[in-house]
Amino acid sequence: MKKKQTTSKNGEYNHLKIEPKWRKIWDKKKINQTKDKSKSDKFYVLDMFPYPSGDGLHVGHPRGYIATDVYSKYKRMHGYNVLHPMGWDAFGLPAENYAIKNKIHPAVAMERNVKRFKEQLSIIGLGYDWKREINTTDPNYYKWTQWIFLQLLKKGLAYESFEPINWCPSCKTGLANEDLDGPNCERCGTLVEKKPMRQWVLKITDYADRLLADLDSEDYIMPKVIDKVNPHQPGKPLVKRYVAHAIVFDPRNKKYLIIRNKKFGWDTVIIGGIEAGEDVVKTARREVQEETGYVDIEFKRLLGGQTEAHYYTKHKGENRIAYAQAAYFELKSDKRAPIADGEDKDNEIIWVEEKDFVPGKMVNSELPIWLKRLKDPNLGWPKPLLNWSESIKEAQRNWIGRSEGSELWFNLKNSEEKIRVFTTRPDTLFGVTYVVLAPENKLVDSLKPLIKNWAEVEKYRESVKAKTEIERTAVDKNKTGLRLSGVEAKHPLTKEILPVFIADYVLNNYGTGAVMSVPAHDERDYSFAKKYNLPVKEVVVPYFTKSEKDRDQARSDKETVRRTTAYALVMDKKTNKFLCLDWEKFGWHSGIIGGLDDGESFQAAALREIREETGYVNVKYIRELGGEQHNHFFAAHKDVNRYGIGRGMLFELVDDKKIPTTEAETKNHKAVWIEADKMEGWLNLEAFKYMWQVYKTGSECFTGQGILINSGNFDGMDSEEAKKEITDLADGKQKVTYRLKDWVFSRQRYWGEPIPVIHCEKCGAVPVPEKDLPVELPNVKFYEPTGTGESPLAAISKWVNTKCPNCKGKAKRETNTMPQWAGSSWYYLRYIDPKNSKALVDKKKEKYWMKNGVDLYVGGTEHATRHLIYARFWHKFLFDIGVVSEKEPFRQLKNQGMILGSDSRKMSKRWGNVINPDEVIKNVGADTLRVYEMFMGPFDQEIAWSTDNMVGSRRFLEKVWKLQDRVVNKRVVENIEFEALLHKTIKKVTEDIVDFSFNTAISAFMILVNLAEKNEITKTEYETILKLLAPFAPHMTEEIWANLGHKKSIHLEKWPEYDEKKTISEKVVIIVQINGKPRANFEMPVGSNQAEVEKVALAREDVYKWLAGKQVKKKLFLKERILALITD
RNA sequence: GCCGGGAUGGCGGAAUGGUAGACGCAAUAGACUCAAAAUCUAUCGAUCGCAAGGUCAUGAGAGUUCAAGUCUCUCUCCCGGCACCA
Repeated sequence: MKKKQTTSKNGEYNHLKIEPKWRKIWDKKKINQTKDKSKSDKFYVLDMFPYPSGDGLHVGHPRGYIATDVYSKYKRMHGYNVLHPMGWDAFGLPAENYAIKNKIHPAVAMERNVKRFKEQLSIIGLGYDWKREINTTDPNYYKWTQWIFLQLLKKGLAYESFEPINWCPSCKTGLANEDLDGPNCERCGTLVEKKPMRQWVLKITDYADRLLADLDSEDYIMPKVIDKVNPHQPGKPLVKRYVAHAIVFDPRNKKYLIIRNKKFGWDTVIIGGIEAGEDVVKTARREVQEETGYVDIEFKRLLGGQTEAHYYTKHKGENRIAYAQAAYFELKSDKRAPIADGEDKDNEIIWVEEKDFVPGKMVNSELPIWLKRLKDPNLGWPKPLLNWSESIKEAQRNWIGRSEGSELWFNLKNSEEKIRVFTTRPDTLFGVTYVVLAPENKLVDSLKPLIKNWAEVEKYRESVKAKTEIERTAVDKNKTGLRLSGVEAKHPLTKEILPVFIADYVLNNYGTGAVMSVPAHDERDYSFAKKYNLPVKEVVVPYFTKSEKDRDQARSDKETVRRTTAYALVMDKKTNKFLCLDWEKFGWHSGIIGGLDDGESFQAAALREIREETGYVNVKYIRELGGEQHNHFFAAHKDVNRYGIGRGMLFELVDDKKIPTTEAETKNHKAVWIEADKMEGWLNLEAFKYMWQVYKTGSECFTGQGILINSGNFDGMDSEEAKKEITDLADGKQKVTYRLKDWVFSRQRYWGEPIPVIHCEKCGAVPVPEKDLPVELPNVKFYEPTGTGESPLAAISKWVNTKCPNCKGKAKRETNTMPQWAGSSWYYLRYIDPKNSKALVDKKKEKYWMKNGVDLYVGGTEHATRHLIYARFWHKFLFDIGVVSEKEPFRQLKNQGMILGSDSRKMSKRWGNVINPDEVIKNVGADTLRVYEMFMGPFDQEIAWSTDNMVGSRRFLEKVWKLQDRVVNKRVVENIEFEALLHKTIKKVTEDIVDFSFNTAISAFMILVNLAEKNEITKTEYETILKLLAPFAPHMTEEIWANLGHKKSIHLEKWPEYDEKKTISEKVVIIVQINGKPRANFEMPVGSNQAEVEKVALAREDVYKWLAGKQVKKKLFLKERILALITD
């Protein structure tokens, strides 16, 4: 695209002149430097800092940086003290590999790259505070990375391990699980090997539960309901208290529990001070009971905020503010305990409807706000602790992989050893038919004396070891295994003797490395059992109803009536149809269902019902199919919540022979044969569909929930309920297992932080004393990895050989270095206090800047299970040792979508589709680049670059530039239309920036400017537009701002406010819909009522012609929008 | 297989349940120009129609509603996470 010639009285829009000029002035005036302290609220905006690669930036990289820059400038214009820093994550393999190839020290290469990156970032006009620049390879920085490691070591969270780890033969280093892409090295794609070696490991698993739980935690520290206490009692001091409110709702009458004070005549919800050892819910519950006696209340959720304590203010002459949280309960029954003494003397307990919560009448004037919040979680309450996208949270949940289950023991025959197994399905214990150990399980070695086929075992173990990771995790699920002859396990409950196998489908590093196999209810066990001819014992039959949710719903509202019922499904194999009943009188259809007679079995009852209701006699029993079924008929038609606790019995039709049926049985229905997929709308649909499904697939392996059979005393019990009971009976314990593994923290490479440990022959691994930090990375001649499990540092004897800090004897330094993720796990803290040599971060500064964490963090999704997990782990650890004051580092996270090449492939040298921002900026200017990147599509979506499309953004800026010629001091004729649009635009742009919907913000600008260029525009209006646009196009707006005669930078101006009243135009378009179709539209004055609109509408030809000869049956009117007419 | 997110013109994409396609790009015609570029003015989902206007259209199918891209169910496909995880 060529440079355009756009001129105004202030000359052409020459970005080449304007942009560098203003950047220089901004630097000189230090407008981007952040003050450490300020009376204003802080706002911390952070980008994921880059690895400064040798290739420089392409246009995809700055997308997120531009967004944060827009956001920072926007926040600064709101008066916030904004921190928006940048730095370099400069340790890592590429620099090292480059060094090896070109014999240039990585530090030298990095310095060059950083310089280039910085230049590229600055010409985009990104307002970073470069005074706070950090670099992970700076010894003054990594001193603190090492310090954190020492603290982890002190707390036992860093340990040496000799377990086999992932080893990349190409990078010649050990890797953490997070560094893998499936079975391959995430960096170079090489297949990793398992290699036993000494390594440092961080115990991230200790934090697994908290890392998981806080993904779903809610944040109860609430923005305010009110800002200030009204000065009811001027001059009196402000008293603060923490109180709990209880909102009790009776869902049956849709009424709320209220206390009416007889003396003062005011109403209030129940309020009480929080006493020591109590939480909000506890206090609220206690107060409800004390003041009203209601005990059967169910806690639903917390609400909260800061409220004015009117009672105290009005009646006790105190200006009291209450930091309140409200617990919302629902009343389950009218059960009441006696009310505490005296509590009811002054008070009356009443139930009121929501409409009675009117400010003024109620003491709790903020209640309407709470109730609104109760219904709309988006209104802000309660907020998730982490305002992150669901997909990132889900990725972390998957990565952590928590599963709840039980640990059970299987005793062995002829041995004192026990096999410990982990299972998530203890309810299927009665279905265990064999036990399997992982081939590597150490128990196999202990059992050697017992094992008669040891030679074979060894052979099998060898063959498993020889298998590559690919073969073992291959999709083909052909299981192999070997029976340990001579080893037999005893079933903990039935005392049955069970065979024991080793098989490679059992992984040694998950759970206990051993499983109890339940072929009937686990697919892996099932295919293994089939292959080795092991018995399959069914112990759970499914519920008919689709989901647990359906069952609970059916159960919850009405008292449940239970009946024992048999369901019969009769298949005709020849026609693929099955037998149903057509109830002619009632107009509905059902399957064959019948209650059990005394002493009758399910099978017998089903057979009897088939015969009685349809007359068929020759049917063959196939199998049992199901369990409990909510009886829709009774629930829907008789208003009874009835359950058929039943079993489905599958039969096959042998022949058509029928006996006569009795009149009584069949007067209401007749037997019909129906195809399974034609059953829509039938009674018991789910049950019969399910039975049909099972029959069709012939599956014998059922992995869902259901009810227990063949399980001794547990028969008939819900499988979920049975989990705990069976675990208890089998003397097991409930246990939680994680997929997450401890973080392998050693790298056998040069370019990383040295691990600050000294190995002494006498004292073992000794931490380097904190005063000796940093342990600086020495210069080496050769950076090549050794491949021996030592890093190249091992060759520098001068550095390696040292004294033991403990005994002063001979000792050697640890030569492993830290992974690249170390420095980035805490960098956001260092920007706050980058030069501090005494502490990682000053306590006061941390408190100020990290209150509520980093307010906005922006980066790519690729860090979901790596950086973002590690940083959360370290932050929680730093919280535990008192270094930081909040439990999560990044409260709000936004992910930018990647910008692809114009060929929709990832931008890469390999495809030759890389667009360099420097070029773009030279051609069209940084402001155009910024506007285009924000306009091209939703921020979080992947999108292809298009230089053609960029023209639109440039044209838009030129239009804004040319508006300079249309500025008048005062318009002769008022232009209400334009004024309304301007206020709407302020509103829209403001909201869109907050939502990260930059594309629609720009679009709103374009609409406004398209209208402005057809009109005169006042100076004030123009200034408003410029201020709104300043975060997006900082250079151009600054230039025009100066042209308008301003001395102070536009970026230090106040953000424009909109007037809600002015966003409303005088006229609105009313749409007339006739039978749902829009048929006419016309303008009406704002505020027109239905009669006025109808009068105009019915007089119109285009409305009348659709109504001619018809009767208007129904009218609907939506004020200022729609008139809907429905004819017959 | 389990979980999360998607699917709208030629393209990027807009739409608190209320005129689907805002805004931008491309395209077509016209103005300006010797000409081109730039700029300006119009047109721009498909289809029937000279027109007025009608009909059909938001991955497919059903449902709820006066009204569905939006809500509910079923299905297809695409992207992402996990996966022999007991």
